[in-house]
Amino acid sequence: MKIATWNVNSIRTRLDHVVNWLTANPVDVLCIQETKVVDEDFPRSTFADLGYESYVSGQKSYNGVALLSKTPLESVSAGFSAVLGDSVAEFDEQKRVIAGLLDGVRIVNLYVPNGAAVGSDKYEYKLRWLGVLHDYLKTLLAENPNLLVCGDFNVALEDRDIYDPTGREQEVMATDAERAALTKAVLDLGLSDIFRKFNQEDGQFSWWDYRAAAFRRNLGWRIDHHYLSPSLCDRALNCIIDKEPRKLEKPSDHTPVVVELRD
DNA sequence: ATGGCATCTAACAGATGA
Repeated sequence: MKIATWNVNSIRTRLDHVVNWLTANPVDVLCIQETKVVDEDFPRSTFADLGYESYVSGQKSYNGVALLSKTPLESVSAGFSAVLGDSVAEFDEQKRVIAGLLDGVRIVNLYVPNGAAVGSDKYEYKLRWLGVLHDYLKTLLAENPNLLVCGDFNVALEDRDIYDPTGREQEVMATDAERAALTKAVLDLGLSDIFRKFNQEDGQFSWWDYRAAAFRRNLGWRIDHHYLSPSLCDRALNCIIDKEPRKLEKPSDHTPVVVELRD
């Protein structure tokens, strides 16, 4: 089973890239972030022609997540409140969470808030959002030990995940508070950043700023991850960052990350 | 570089992203 995560930065603008990539890389499930489109305008028929069923949770202009699956998914749910109840409904106003079940594997697709600037209201919201994520994943894990959590986390866990960690404590995505919140939400539940099972090198990134020729100079960050529960870690065969789509004309600023599980 | 680049809505600029 192959599962990919990709922040496409608008599914409508990136439709040709995604179609071409899926044709060349027919993964079982593609987890998409930043679709930036309401559900009724998601290009379902285009993906249906490729043999993929679409499951979407979108909104106008911002955010939005989707699952594309060759095999119909079971138990698809959007948002935190589907699992945790109405007490967390305020965190579902922005569409950032969708999950489904495939062959006994619970797949969670996340678009973690960016956080804008350290100390801003959006930064505080990001930290609170990660707190809710902890409760959400803990509940899911209690229901099913086969848990895969992927997406755009907007946090670089370690200095080697940033091209230049100088001054990182002042930069959103790299502060100790964000790292601690993500660690508590995900790693402390026993999930592992599976990319690091296979690759210990620095300079391995999944996002590059559009500005300053960052991609050409490999000035990037590794902020798109797959976190696997222990039972799935044992089944992981590889985890690859595919930089090819980032080389195209008018690319997303993120590129796909693919994990393969033994069946 | 309080910038740089890209996306969206819906203006002919502003908000957001990371």
